[in-house]
Amino acid sequence: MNESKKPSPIQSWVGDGSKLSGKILGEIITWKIPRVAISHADLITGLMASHLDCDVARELAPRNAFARACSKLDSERIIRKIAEDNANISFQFTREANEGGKFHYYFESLLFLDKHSGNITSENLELEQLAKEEFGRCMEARTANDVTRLVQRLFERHADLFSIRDQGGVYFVPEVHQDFVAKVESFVRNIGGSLQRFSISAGSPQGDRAVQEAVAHGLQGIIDEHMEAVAKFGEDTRPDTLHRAEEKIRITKLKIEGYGLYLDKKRSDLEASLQQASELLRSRMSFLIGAPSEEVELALV
DNA sequence: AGGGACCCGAGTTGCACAAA
DNA sequence: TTTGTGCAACTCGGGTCCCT
Repeated sequence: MNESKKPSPIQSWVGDGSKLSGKILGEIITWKIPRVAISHADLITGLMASHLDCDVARELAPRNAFARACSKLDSERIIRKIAEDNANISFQFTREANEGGKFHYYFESLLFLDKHSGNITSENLELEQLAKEEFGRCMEARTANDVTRLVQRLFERHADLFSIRDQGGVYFVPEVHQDFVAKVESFVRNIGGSLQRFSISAGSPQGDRAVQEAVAHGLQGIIDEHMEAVAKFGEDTRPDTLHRAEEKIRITKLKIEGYGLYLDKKRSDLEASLQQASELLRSRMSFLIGAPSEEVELALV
C-alpha cells in the first residue's frame, strides 16, 4: 500500500492549474460512429494504431453474445431462460404462429449454452446451427452503442469529458487533453467514424462562462456521487471500499486544483462541497472503524 | 411546391442486473 | 464492490404522407 508515494497520474491529466498554454481553453468535441457493425478485431487494431488502451474493448461474455443473438432469432418465436447453474444456461424456444386471428404456441426445442466456452447444443440441429451462426456473429460484432461507450470509457480512464448538453453527445475537453483527443480522433476515423473538434479560445465572456459552468457542473456531479456513495456506507462496507472513496476524493481535489483557472469564483464553492464530502466520509469511517473522528486519517482536504 | 404531422431508425444515456 | 452489459426511454434527423 505504498501507492500514495507514487506520483499520481491524475496530476499530468489536469496540470497544476496555474496556467493555460496559449489562449485555448480546450475543445468542444462530438463524434459519430459508423452505422455498420464493427468487428472486435478491428476495434483492437484501431486502438493499437492510435496508441490507446486496448483494455477498454473486451470480448463479450458468451451469455451476453447469446442474448444479442436471441434478439435476432426471436421473430416468430419466444425464447425463455428456464434454468441456470455455474456452467450452463438452458433456454426454451417456443414458436408463435398467428392462425385464424389467434396466436398459437408450439414447443420448438430446448437449447443449452456453455457459459465459459460458448458452445451451443440442442436436439433440434437446425435450430442449433442457426443459433451458432448468430452467436458467432454477435461475439464478433460491436454496435455503435458499444463503440460510444468505449470512447466514453477511454476518456473516463485517461482524461475528462464535461458534458455541455443534458442529453449528452457534445462535450468540453480541457486543453491539457489535446493530445489524447487527437489519439481518439485518429481511432474514430480509423474505424470509419468522425470526431469533430472546435477550439474554444479564452477571452470571450460567453465562452469563458460556458466553459466555467460546464467544468463546475461536471465536478459538482462527481462530488454529489461521492456524497451519495458515502451516505450508503454501512457496517458491511469493506475497508478497501473506504480507501477507494478516500482516493476518489483526493483525485477530485486534484481536479479542482488542476482546473482552477476554468473555475474562477466557482472554485471555492466546489472546495466547500468537497470538504463536506470529506467530512461525511471521515465521520462514516469513524463510526465504522469505531475510532474518534480526529484519529481517522484522511490526507484529503 | 411548401409546410406540418407523423413515423421510424440511430445514437446516447440512466438504471438494473450479472459476473468477476 | 466494481465493472460491464442489456434494456428502456429519450432526442434528433430523415423520410413519407397529406393538406393547402
